[in-house]
Amino acid sequence: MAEKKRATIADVAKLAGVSITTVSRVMNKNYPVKEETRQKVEKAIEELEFKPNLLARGLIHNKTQTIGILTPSIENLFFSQVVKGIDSIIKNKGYTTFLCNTEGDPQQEKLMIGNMKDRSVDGIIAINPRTNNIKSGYYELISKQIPLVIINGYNKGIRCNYVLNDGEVGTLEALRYLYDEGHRDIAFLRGLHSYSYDVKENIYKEFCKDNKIMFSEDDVLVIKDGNGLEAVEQSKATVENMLKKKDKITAIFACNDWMAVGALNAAKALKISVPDRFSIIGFDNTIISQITEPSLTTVDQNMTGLGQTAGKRICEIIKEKDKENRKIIIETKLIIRDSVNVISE
Amino acid sequence: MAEKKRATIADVAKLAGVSITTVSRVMNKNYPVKEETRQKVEKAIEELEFKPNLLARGLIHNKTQTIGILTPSIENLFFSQVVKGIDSIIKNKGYTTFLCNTEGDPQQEKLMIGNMKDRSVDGIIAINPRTNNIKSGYYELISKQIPLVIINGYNKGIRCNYVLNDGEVGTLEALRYLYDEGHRDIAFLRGLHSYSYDVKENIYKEFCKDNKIMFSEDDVLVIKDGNGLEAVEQSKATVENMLKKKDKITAIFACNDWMAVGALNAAKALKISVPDRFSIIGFDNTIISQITEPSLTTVDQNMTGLGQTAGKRICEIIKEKDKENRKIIIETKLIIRDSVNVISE
DNA sequence: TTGTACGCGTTATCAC
DNA sequence: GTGATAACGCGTACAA
Repeated sequence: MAEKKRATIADVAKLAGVSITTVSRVMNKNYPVKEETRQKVEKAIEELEFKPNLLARGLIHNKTQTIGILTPSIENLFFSQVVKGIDSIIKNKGYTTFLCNTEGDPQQEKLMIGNMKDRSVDGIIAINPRTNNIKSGYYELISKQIPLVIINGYNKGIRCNYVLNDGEVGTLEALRYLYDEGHRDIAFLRGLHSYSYDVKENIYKEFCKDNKIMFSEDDVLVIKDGNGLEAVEQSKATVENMLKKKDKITAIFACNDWMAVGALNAAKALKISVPDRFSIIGFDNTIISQITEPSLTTVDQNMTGLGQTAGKRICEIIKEKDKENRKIIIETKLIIRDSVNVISE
Repeated sequence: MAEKKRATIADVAKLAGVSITTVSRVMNKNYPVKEETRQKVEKAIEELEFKPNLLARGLIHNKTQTIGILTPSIENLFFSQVVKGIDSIIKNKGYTTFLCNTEGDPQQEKLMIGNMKDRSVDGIIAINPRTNNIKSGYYELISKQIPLVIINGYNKGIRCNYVLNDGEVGTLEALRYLYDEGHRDIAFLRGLHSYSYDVKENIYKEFCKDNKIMFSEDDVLVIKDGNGLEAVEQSKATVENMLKKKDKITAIFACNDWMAVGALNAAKALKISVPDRFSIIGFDNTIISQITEPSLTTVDQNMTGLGQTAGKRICEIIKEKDKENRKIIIETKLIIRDSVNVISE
């Protein structure tokens, strides 16, 4: 019940019989202090359990030892993994993370970034931000005000720091794998708004043309929320609908593992055997892909690496080691499991 | 490149030709201001895109409109769901959330709470904190310094605000279900350190005694990290090991869905059919339980409700509407799916 | 209705 | 080596 008030630097100074300046010096070790006084001060600090008020510090330096992370969904294991990667790097550098959920809403995204700026975070990492906010120049503007790294978002001509998985190569490799196994009627499943979906769709269309695969616009299936848990339900409905109409489709490429799960559930609901009659390939290689039955063939995008790289990068930018913007690409890797079958003509 | 500095209240005052006090009054609407001056000030605010510095404000009030959330893992869909529930409530009240990951480490837990206090958060919600930190009185102490709500943690005699799922009833219902289906040899799978595991284990042991079920200590399987993704691997290894040794076990109760998945994988690895020869029951009702094959029978603990309730509670405490500590229990519900089979004698 | 001046807890600058 | 004192940006008694 004592409800002790938190000690301030002044309390410490009084107890130690020195000035607050000296206390500050002992704490920050930035100026020489006589060993004897140092001891006195340290004792007082310990006794009062003094911890400096970060707000007051922040007010002076405009630094708070905090990094803000923006994610469209914490329900997607992809993001958890990326965040874990970021954390692992910046924790060691004395930063704390400040995680914000946007639900993939572009307005929320801006609002949250405002919140972060208000709280004087030292830097921001935005994971899979909305394409429009990049294109419109919004992020470029922010980037000039505060250190910023964008993970899995990009737009030509927009000057920002990017860390991206190699969605082009990953998608291509997956499609080629399907092709080599004999598939010629491949559908494509994506969410509405994200750079990474756009990249994949472009590759898909190019691939079809290059390989003289016939495809119509309704082979591109689009669900509203790609990142959250809703993706499963929405994908199921969409794919089920497609499977009923177009029975010549033999395979589907889904832009993430949740969507792939939805596709799998659709097939199951229609008693279409996977992979015997319908092949599915996912993206991300979250643990989900190992759990389904059959387990999902998918593209590993090294989520931890993505996070770690972004973590390192933001620290560099904060320390101004590197004022240039950079675009760092992380390699992907096809993980072959059981959801794709050979087609014999 | 203009790198405009953020406007301060003084800039606004100057531009509007008034004192900073007046600007402050316009912003906070706490004192009457002549309509005409108000207009001038509002115009200036808009023009300079002025937003008050929350650090400065926080320094005065010791309030930052921020709520800290502590979670042992963001990889577990259970926590994502709870956090979403919290968010949905407190966003509307003008708070921002500050999510911290402890990896279930008791030291990290304290460290993170320190971080939050340093940043003058207005309140803290701790999800599934380590039992020892509650028992030791640590959380009771924190609770005196700062508004605190504990989700799924509890200890007799420790005065805190709690929001709990009814683990007793949920576990009992699940065990009774297994019993009614004919199971008499039931193993129990838990993680090492958490109140919710302790509750369930107690119920399990009581249940066995009450129903004259023989059980030995090695029917209680314990893995190290219950909350993270590692739980899947660890559970698989542990359960596989058990299944090899004790073939009379016909069912297992797992303390969360990830562990249940691990148990499922173990059975698959040994080509033991689920549920024909081995039944599994999980806990949480995360989406995972719908995805596995067979889908998991599990206990829904209303994760969103848990989060929402905690969100409301923390707001009440902050506003000091209610100085009494309370313990709020959220109901659970058995969800019957396909991972449990009837045993015929 | 408006303005002055001080305080919040720290760090940095300049004296001593 | 050490200590006053002015910042940082805002809110608020108090005075006018």
